Amino acid sequence: MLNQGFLEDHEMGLFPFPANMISFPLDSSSQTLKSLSPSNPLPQHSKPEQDCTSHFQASHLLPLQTSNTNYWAWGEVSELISNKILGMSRDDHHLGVSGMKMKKFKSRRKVREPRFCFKTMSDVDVLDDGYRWRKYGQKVVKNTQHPRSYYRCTQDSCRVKKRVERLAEDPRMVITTYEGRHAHSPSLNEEDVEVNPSKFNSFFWL
DNA sequence: CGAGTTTGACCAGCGC
DNA sequence: GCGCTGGTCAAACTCG
Repeated sequence: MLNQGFLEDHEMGLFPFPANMISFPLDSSSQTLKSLSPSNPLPQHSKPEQDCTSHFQASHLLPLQTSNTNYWAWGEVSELISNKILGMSRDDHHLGVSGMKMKKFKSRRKVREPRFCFKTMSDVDVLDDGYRWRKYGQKVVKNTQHPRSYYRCTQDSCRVKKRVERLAEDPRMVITTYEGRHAHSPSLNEEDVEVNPSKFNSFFWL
């Protein structure tokens, strides 16, 4: 597995970030990934609006300086979308938690948490990002031979989810999509820190 | 026995 | 309205 670190953004919160990751934007209209590769990175000073749909905010652009290349990453401002386009509030979403089942399902896809995705070359599907995840579903998506797995953070009151799938064109690449923000610290236990201190050090890697 | 995984069913959204 | 698809649920199952 590749090395990984964490980036912290005032909007996105803390999220894992492989040191040599390749970042690329989410196309919020089709919910698919736009193609972007190391050989075809975004222009250094391009704004998200120029390359993606207007649902992205410039404030979510996170420059990542690697040894010789600049890559960019940003998340989808789903709450903004829901407020401006769908006219739904944060409270509308939370109604689903205790409300009728129909209401819960209705809110399921209308309002999304902030999302962030990246792809890594890895043999294992699930990257060790310091958090504990519980798998709650698996689905074979159209035009891919590899199933997509759905995970939820095991921490109580934490609603962060992630999807893991392999790239159809290159099965060596794992696409991980995080949805939401962790309301807690990574659940690394003392043993982990002792055995693998580098993992803990990378927590503040930037 | 508890925590996590598997898997078929169900539901909402979307395109036609 | 209908069918397809993605996302989620939850019962059954597995594993430590």
